[in-house]
Amino acid sequence: MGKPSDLLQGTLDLLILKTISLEPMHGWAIAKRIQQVSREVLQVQQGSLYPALHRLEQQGWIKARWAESETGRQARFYSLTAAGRKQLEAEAANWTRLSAAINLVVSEA
Amino acid sequence: MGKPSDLLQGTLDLLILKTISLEPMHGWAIAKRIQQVSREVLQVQQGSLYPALHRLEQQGWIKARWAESETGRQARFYSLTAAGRKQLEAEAANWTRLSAAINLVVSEA
DNA sequence: AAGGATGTGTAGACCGTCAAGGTATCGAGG
DNA sequence: CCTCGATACCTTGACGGTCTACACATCCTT
Repeated sequence: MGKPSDLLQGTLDLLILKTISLEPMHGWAIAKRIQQVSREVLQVQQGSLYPALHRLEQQGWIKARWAESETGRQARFYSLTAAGRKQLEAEAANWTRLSAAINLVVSEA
Repeated sequence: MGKPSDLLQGTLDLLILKTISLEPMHGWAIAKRIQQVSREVLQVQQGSLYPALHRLEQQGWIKARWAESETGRQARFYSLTAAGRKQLEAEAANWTRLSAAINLVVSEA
């Protein structure tokens, strides 16, 4: 996994699904958006992003289409499928469950 | 990474360091303790636990000694070193920072 | 005698992430 | 015109933490 300096392993799918659930977006914008919303804490590398997008697409959770970006270029816009919306719910719930569990241990007196 | 079904990748070190910071413990007990405190949510597999313990020991964050367990058997008791205490602080802070950042994204309206 | 709990450990595979690179277009500045 | 930075897509190779599945040993209970 390299060093998980920028990300918690296993949370990237959740972050992507959540981000495009608000609005369909192309890859570059997804990375920028996550970085911005997390106040520069989360950095999504391209070598993580694109494989993740292809993985998610292959599993039927997101779908892509070519369209023109805000700057007038061709870009691949990703949006959630119905299955993707369910997956997002499941992953969000799992995140809540696991992070709460970790907090129990970390804040143990 | 296998399937991160039981754990969030990269948090095991933190969980171990925190657990033995309260009281020196042998491996088996560490796993049981994390499982119990997290209310059965976090399951630490032996194939994850022992490599992690050896890794932490090798980096000088924990040290081990043989002693008798509660059940009268020989077991390796691990305790934090001074460097380990600093590492625990750093990892706890990092966890707080990252999980807060993820929550920002996940709870984005 | 057998099985379960305790306790330590390894082997091999999996797979997400990272660093680093490549390709191409566009606008702005020199 | 040329270059440089930003935008936008993508791949390759390695890393390394976690998992499943074992192996081994002792003790207690049935």
